[in-house]
Amino acid sequence: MHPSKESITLSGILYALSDPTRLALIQSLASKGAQSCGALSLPVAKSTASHHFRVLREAGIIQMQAEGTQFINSLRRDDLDSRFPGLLDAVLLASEVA
Amino acid sequence: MHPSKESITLSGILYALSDPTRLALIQSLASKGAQSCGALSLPVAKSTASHHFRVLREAGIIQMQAEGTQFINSLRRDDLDSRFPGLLDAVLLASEVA
DNA sequence: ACCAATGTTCGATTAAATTAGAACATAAGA
DNA sequence: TCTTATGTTCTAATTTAATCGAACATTGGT
Repeated sequence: MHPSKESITLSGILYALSDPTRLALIQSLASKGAQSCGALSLPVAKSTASHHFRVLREAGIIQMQAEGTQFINSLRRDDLDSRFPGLLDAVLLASEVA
Repeated sequence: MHPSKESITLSGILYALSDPTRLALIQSLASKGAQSCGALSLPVAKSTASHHFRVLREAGIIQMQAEGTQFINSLRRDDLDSRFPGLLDAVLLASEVA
C-alpha cells in the first residue's frame, strides 16, 4: 500500500503533484500538519477524494494510518527529503508564491 | 508561443516534467547546454518529439529559437529560478539521483 | 445487536494525453 | 530552381486519468 522509500520515483512525484487538487492537499498537510481525509474537506465526491489520496500515497508522498473510523494523512517528509533533497520544500515554496 | 514569466504555473511545470521523456530532455539541456531538436535524438517519431517540445515550451520550461533550418532549445533558467526558486535545481538534482 | 461515521472499491462515463503517419512550411545549398 | 534538412501541423487511434454514484467494509457508540 505504501511504497518503500527506495521505490519512490521522481516522475511519480511530479505527476502526483501536477494536479491542483492534490497540490492543495499537500500544502494543507504541510502548513496545518496531519489531518484526516474528512478534515481536508475537498470540493469533490468522496470517491474522487479517495482517488486523490491513493495517488499521493502510491507516489510515496503521504502516508495514511487508521485511527478509529478515520484515516490520518501526513507527509512522508523524511523519506522525501532524503531521497530527493530540496524537492518538497521547493514545491511547497512555489505553491505559496503561485 | 512562449508564455510570459508571470504566466508560468507550478502545476504546468510539474505536469510537463512528470513525463520521463521530457524529463530526460531537460536533463540533457541542463548538462550539455542548448541543442537542436534533432541533436537530442529522442527514440520517438518526429511528430511525437515535436509534441514534447511544445509541452515544455508552453509550460515555460524551455525556449526555442529558429537557427537556419533548425530550432535551438534552451532552458529558461533565469525565469524559472526567479519565479520558483530552487525548483528546477531540485528536479535536476533528483533526476540525477534517480 | 443496531446504527452512524468514515473511507474504500467497483463500474461507468467523460475528458485529456500520447503516439504516429502523412502532408506541409521554411531555410540552406547545389 | 530543385532538392535536402529540419520541424510543425493535422488527423486519427490508443491509452490513461478524473469524476461520480452506489454498494461495501470497518470501527465506535447506543
